[in-house]
Amino acid sequence: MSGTHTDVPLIVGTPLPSPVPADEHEQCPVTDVLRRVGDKWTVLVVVLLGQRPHRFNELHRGIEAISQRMLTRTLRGLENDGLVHREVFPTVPPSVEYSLTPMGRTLLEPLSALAAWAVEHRAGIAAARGTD
Amino acid sequence: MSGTHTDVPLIVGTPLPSPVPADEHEQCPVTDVLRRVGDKWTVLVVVLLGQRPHRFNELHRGIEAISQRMLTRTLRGLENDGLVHREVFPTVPPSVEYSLTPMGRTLLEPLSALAAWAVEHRAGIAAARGTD
DNA sequence: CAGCATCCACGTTGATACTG
DNA sequence: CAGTATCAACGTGGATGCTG
Repeated sequence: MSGTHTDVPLIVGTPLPSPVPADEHEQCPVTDVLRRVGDKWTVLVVVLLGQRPHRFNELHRGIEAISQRMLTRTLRGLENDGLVHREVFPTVPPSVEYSLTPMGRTLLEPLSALAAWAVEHRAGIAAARGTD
Repeated sequence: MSGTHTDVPLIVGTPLPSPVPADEHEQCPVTDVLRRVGDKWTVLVVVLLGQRPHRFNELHRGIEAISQRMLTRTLRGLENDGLVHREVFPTVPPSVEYSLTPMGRTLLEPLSALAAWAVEHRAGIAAARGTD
C-alpha cells in the first residue's frame, strides 16, 4: 500500500505537499470519492442498498423525488466504481436487482462517521448560517 | 439532540423512512454536508487550515490550480457554516488570517475516515473502472 | 494584500417522450 | 419492468479586469 503513490492528504497525520500541485485533483483519490458521494443521490442509493438489495423500480418508488434518468446514472456510476452489483434476471418482464458489492459495503462505515458528524453539528451549522 | 428531528439516515443502525420523502434534501443534514465537502476545493482548504492558520495569498500559493474567485467563495462558504474563522488585521497593506473554528476542527476526523477509505480502495475503484 | 464584478464554458440535473 | 434519447434549466467553476 505504501511506496507507490505520492503524498496523499490523509488529513490527520500526514502532511500535504506544499504547494499542492495543479494536478492534485487528477491524482487524489479523496477528492475523487468525495465528488462522487457529494452528488445529489449517490449516498441515498447506497444507504438503501445497504439495508437490502433492491430492484430498479423499487428504488424509484423508494426515493420519491428522483427521476428515472438520474437513478439510472447514479446506479451506473456506482457500478462502474465497483461499489454496486447489477444482476439481471431474464424473466418476463425482466427484473434487475441492485446490491452493494463487498467494497460498497465497506463504504457504509466511513459514510456513517460523516453522517454522524453532520447530525451532531446540524444545529451549529444552522446557527452559523442563521437559517434556523 | 433527540426527539426534535425526524428519522435521519445514520446509515449504520438507523432505518430510513420508506419511501424517502421528496423533500429529503431540504431536511437531511448529511446530504447537505456531503454536497459542501464534495465540491472542488473545500476539503483541500480545510486540510490546509487543519495544519495551521493561513493568510489568503498563502492559501492561494498553496493550492496552485485554484482561482482567486473560487478560493474566496470556498472560504466564504466555510465561514458561513461556522467552520472557518476569518480575522482581519488592520495593517497596511491589510492581512487576513483564516483558521478552523473548533467545530471546523471536529470535521477533520470523519473526513479522515473517508479519506482513509478512499486511499485504501483506490486500487479497487481504479480496477473496476479499468482506468489503471 | 485581499478581495469584488462581469462574462462565459461546462457539467449536472430535470422533464418528457419513447422502447425492448 | 427497466431502461434510452432528447432538450432545457440551472449551478459550478474559470478567465479577466478593477479596487480599497
